[in-house]
Amino acid sequence: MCQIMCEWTRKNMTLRTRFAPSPTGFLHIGGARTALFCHLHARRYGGKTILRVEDTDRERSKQEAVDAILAGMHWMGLDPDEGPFYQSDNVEKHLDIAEQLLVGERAYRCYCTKEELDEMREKQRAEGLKPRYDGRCRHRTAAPAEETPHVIRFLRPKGGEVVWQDKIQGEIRVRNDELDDLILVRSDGSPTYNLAVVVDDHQMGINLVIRGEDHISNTPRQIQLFEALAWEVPEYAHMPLLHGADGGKLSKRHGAVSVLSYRDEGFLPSALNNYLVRLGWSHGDQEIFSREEMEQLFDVCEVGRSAAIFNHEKLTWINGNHIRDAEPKELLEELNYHLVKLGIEGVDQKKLLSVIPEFQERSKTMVEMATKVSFLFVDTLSGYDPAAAKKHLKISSKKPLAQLARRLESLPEWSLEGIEKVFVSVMDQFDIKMGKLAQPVRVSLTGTGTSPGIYETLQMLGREKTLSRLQAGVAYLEEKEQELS
RNA sequence: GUCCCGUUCGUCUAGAGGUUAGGACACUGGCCUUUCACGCCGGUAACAGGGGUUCAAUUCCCCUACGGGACGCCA
Repeated sequence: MCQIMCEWTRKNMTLRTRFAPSPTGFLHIGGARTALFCHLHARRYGGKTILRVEDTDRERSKQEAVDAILAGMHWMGLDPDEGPFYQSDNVEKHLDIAEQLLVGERAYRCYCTKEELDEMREKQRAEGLKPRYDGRCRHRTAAPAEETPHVIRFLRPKGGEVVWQDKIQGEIRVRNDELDDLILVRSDGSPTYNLAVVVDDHQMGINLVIRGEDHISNTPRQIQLFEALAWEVPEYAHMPLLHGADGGKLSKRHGAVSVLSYRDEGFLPSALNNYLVRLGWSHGDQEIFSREEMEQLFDVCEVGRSAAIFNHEKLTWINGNHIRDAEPKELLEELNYHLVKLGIEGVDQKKLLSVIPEFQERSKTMVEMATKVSFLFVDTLSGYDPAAAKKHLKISSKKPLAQLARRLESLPEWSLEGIEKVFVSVMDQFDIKMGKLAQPVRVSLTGTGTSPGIYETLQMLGREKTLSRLQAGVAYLEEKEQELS
């Protein structure tokens, strides 16, 4: 059934879908996933994405939040085709429509006070009913007094039910009598979300609404409104929510942080997108998707209905894959970002680019990569990793290290082959195995016990720095020797 | 409380009325090896429970439990 509907959408009209965040905070992982699904589905079917900022609640809406959302979307590569549009720019139209409904007797003025409503709901709750407006102002003929504050409520249809074929959830039906008369215009004269959404979706020609499951309960109300206005009802796809590691709601501890903090953790946007698309959607046994593959294969109709829990380890694994699969130049921007954060600036980009391949399969995050390449770009090491020094920098290594330095100094050509020959001759001379030579060298050059292959490490570092660091290593060992004697 | 939705390894998922219930992350045994990784081979681990329907159900239906969402002059 879903397949058929997608076909229908593709054949008969340009798909137009929107991402509609409310500007009350940054773009978090759940919002990013919604934006991603909108984007992917639109690309798959040649549609357009529209960004609309839902700022009808002026008090809560903040410009910084809009900026943060835009920045997050941009980093994720999810810039919209149209927008951003602001719901608040269309207030006049919203109020026009409310007026129209009033005239058509599909809406009415309600003079109930907050206290009155609270009391009503409390009573309903006590009786085990769903708290909802009982429609007591429906038949009021005149205002209690001139200029009495009031809201405008929608007069919901009586009897019958609202049914829609949700592209993710399947058929959902709700009896009209379960719903109450929702407020369209507040007592301060401003339109509410449900009114604004319907008017804007209609005006913008939105024909597919992709949003979180938390909006399911709004959908029948919105459909009622579309029908009251004799407007075509869009299609809906309600995505299951993302849960935190504890299985509950997303919290600050569990992923509800800005997507940009994932950047700071060293994740690639392509990897984050890849991870998010696999939450609720799959394509056979494939785990790693390029952006192009996602845009080609993703269909919101194939999304599952159950909520997923965010898993940092798997994200990390996927990130490692994307780092490995990337062209080195594609990693440059993020690598520089993290190097700067480590205080390493003005790095020779050509050099950096040439060195990246050695670190791709060794790095699961860009933070890791930046940390690992840093030894190449500092003048002198700030010190040795204590554990590595203790394990590998032993007095017995002093002479081989010194001898290696001497031989390297006179090496005619700084090539892998030449370096290897020198290593072999030193090993022969002292009758030691590779590990006994390579590890002390590695610690001397990088400050740590891990790095790319030792010959590659020397080649990348260059003769000058290699020699000075080997000499520093020898000096360190001499000092250690004296301390012991 | 009321309404809506969900439930396959710890996690993300595949799956079909009859399968040794598949893959991936994580964990773990081994191989490779100059370190760290990568890679390769292997292992542990799941159909929430109870009733039906059926020759046969984890798969279809019902109930229960558990989880989530909604119930605002928020979006």
